[in-house]
Amino acid sequence: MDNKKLADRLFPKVHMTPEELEAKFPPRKLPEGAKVTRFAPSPTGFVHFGGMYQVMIGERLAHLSGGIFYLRIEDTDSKREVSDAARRLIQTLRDYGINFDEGADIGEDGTICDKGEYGPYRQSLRANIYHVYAKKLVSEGKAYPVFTSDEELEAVLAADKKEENKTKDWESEAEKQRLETLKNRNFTLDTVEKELAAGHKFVLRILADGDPNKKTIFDDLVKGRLEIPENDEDFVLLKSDGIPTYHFAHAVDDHLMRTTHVIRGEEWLPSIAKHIMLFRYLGFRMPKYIHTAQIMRLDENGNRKKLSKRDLGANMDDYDEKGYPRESVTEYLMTLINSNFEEWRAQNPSKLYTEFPFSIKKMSVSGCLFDYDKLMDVSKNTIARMSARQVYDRLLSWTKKYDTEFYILLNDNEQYAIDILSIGRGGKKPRKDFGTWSEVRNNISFFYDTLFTPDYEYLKNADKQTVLSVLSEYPTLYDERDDQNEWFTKLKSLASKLGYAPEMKEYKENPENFKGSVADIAMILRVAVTGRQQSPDTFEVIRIMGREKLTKRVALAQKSLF
RNA sequence: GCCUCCAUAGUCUAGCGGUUAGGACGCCGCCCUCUCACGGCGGAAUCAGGGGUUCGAGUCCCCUUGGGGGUACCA
Repeated sequence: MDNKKLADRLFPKVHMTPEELEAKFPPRKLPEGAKVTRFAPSPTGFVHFGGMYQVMIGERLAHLSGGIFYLRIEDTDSKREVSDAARRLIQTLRDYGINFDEGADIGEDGTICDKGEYGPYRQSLRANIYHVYAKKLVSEGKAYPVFTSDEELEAVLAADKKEENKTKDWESEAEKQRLETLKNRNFTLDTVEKELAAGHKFVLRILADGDPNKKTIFDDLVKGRLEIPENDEDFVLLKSDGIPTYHFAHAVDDHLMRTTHVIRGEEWLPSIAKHIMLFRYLGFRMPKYIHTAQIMRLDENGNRKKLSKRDLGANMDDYDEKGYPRESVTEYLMTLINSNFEEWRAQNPSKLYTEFPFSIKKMSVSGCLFDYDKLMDVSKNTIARMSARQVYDRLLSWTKKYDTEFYILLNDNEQYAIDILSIGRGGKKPRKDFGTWSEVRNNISFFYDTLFTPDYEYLKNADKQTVLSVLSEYPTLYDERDDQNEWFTKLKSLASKLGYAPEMKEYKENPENFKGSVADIAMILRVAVTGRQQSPDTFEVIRIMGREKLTKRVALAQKSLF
């Protein structure tokens, strides 16, 4: 068999040589140790939490080392492609502030374009490049065509469909046999000519020379040293439409784009033997690999399952709608990626996460469970670290999108809103009232008359005479010039006058001497003013509301008693 | 079935041959306190099981078990 001739027959239109491609995409001129990483999603949906996990790793690795982080769209499967998915993917990544140095991008006109010298960055646009290497492999006898008639092709596609329906059963020997017959290493140039002349399509398969009884050593940067059996499967390089499979595209692209570190999910681990073989056949040096553990969820039987598309928390676009600040999610991601991040964060509350000394060594080997409680905690801390101004701005843009009524209130009186959001903010131990923007409304609604839905149950159940006395006397007692101490002293004296203990200690020691304590008096005031039994410091609340609103609220409470 | 990865409390983890097994989230209690939040203190809860190796094992090796992933002309 003349492989050279076969290659020419199979790829008559390919005239470029691998050497020319090498010259066109030369090794990058980067400082020693600079890493080139990439995010390479297929445009079949939204950015997944697990994908984002990989994005963060790739981005940090590249930019911490002075390297390049690029975006490649792996659109080799037209059947599964979702229209507009690529654009939305890019937009989501932008929303999260992820900075790509090169790769697919959204242009001025809203369509996808390429940015950078190592493109095209969409695999569907790289067919001619793959074919150069396909031809080379054929001419060296390392790959061969397998022709399928239309009927056979149909059978294959039907089998595919069956698999999609999850009736996959690999114990079926017949199924295996059927696939076996589809590949045929023994053929002549004549038969190839005949098939081509008949217009039959072919897939290009690799001619595997591996022995599965032998093991290859593979060093993964997080998983460590692995032993995997050599590949003996003549896997498909080029599908019948001439588009490469993942394996082939991976080898060609990551070589030509000069990727130094491949970060991908551990579902690729079993394919490593294939990739080792491919890189060897092609004469490429292998990049380093980081196979990341998957993010899991619990199924109804209590088993862990990969967090998949439909699961809560999977879609990176959903967090905004739920009100999580984007940086809360990235912070949470960082805590999952490097376990010492939290400690660092505690010591460096005002630094950007990009200043964190991220390390591959600190990455987890096993898959973790997505934990909403933890995300909420991280988010509360994240918001607590913001200034009132920041919180206001962020809240404003969030409500503009999701809660117009609240937005108008916030927007109408900016200073009032900032004053409210300033309560307990700043200092060493800030309040952690909200983890999401969506919680804010309910939390501070009592400050706004139109949102005020008081619950006076407490007042109705308390000693009526006391309540009336507090409500009628307090407004005359109040002086906006008082500081917190003076304010509280006045409250204590009122308590005392009404037969309530001014000091908690006093009350606790001799409860029988009093009708109650200053706490009861304070609660009456709180409920009257806020319409609820739980609120931030009443002094602060009244100070921000001002005398006018105080008077109104007290009057409203009084009215409710009759 | 075969291949492969993983295994410290409910969750995320520290540990890298000698530790009272450390921290965070969640949970419970107490304190602080005008309530809540914050904070402080304390508590319940962990080395999957079994064999080795070693003076000594959470840590190294093997087996078992459990769980994940893969086994496509999908990525």
